[in-house]
Amino acid sequence: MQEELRGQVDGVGPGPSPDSARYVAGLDVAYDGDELAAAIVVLDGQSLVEVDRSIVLGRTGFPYVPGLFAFREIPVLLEALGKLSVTPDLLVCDGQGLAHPRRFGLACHLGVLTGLPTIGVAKNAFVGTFLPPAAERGASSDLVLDGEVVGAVVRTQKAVKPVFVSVGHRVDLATAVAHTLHLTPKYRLPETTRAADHACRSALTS
DNA sequence: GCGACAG
DNA sequence: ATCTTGTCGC
Repeated sequence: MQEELRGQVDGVGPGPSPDSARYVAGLDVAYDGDELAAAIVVLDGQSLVEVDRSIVLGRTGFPYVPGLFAFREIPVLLEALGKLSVTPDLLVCDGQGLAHPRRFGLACHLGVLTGLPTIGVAKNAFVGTFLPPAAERGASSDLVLDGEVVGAVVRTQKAVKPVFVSVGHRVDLATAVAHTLHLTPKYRLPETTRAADHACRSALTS
């Protein structure tokens, strides 16, 4: 399925610029055994103030298998997307986009299924090789797989572990990196990801 | 064959 | 992803 759908990915974009994106959404899922809670939090692209959110409780329907991660989270994320009252201009996914063994990680998959612009911002590398970016915030290096640049290793805070940014759908890599830096004025991870993480975690506890 | 492996 | 213990810093 991934090898078939990847042909529909638009990795050129260029996609909305950080200053033109009205609504930017963060998506995340928390687990407790086979119970799960998905959250999508939409922030105003300029003020980064929350404007909408959607929470869905459910049960795991697919195990975590490296390379097939999307099949675990996509069903519940699509359900949560359907409950939003606004349409995001960009989805910031917690995981990889093109930086995937078959070039079709969660961000690409969600982008193709929804038609919305998406990027992947992961906490860890999954595939590819890279040199550590300089210690300054904003520094970055190429993430290379089979001689091809599949993502960027981006330092979002000085001397802090970098994040792994890759194209999802309808956004180019440079724009994806620009969004990542725009969304990390203070912390390592995007405010969108942080907001969604907190939201699904508290929803699971409740 | 062995190790590594987004979340 | 989740869990646990300790440490650092605002």
